[in-house]
Amino acid sequence: MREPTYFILLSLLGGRLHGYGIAKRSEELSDGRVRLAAGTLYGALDRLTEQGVVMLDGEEHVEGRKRRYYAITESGRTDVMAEVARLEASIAAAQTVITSSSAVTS
Amino acid sequence: MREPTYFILLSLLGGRLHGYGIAKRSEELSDGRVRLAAGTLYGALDRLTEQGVVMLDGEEHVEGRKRRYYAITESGRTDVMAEVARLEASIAAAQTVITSSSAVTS
DNA sequence: GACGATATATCGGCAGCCGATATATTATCC
DNA sequence: GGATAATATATCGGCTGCCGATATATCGTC
Repeated sequence: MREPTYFILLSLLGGRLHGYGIAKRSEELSDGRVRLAAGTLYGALDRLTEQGVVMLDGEEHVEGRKRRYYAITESGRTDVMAEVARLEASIAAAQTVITSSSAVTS
Repeated sequence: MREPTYFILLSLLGGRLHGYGIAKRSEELSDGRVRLAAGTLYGALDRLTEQGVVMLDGEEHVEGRKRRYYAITESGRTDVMAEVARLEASIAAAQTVITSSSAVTS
């Protein structure tokens, strides 16, 4: 799973959001690092919907603007959790290498 | 940075290795999860060499088989460390969401 | 009227990974 | 002797996913 997708799912863990809301939430969660490009965001939402990772959860019109809400599915929850575990394993691998190599190298 | 690239650099943090050795080391570091496909491995090594992230560090012939050794550069070290920090930030973001949403949702 | 924020949609290009295929040597098993 | 697996590298085509650009539309601010 790539970072943009990861933050989209992470954003939805807190409850349903519309596309633009997801982008804002992702930026917030990443301290401004992850800024989802439009093509990335809407492309990902279509893809993830088709995969059953997220689902469309209502459309609204607020102040003349259309909003499409999305919610994460159970399958999606499982996926993010697996991804978190993978990230943790990746960090653990780094710690293994760094501790042992710094002892040898220096 | 994608996972295969990450594990290639991680493998080299412990010292120079040849391509196949990198693949074995990555598998080891990831408890068997990351198994670098040949196309990924040698493609990445060429790319990373061109980018100055790794460098060719000698060729040997051991028991009739050619071995091309690679070493990580300072630039490469900086990159992996930045990547570790990014992974940590991603996990921190997940923790933020999970703790607050589980308090709200339940 | 111009600009920025809100909001979605689409398209073309690019990077990186993957599977398949190829080649060559050595060791093991039948 | 022949098949298979491990060691070791190389290349190619296809796919996925991201990104920048472009487009459209509304609202508020300057």
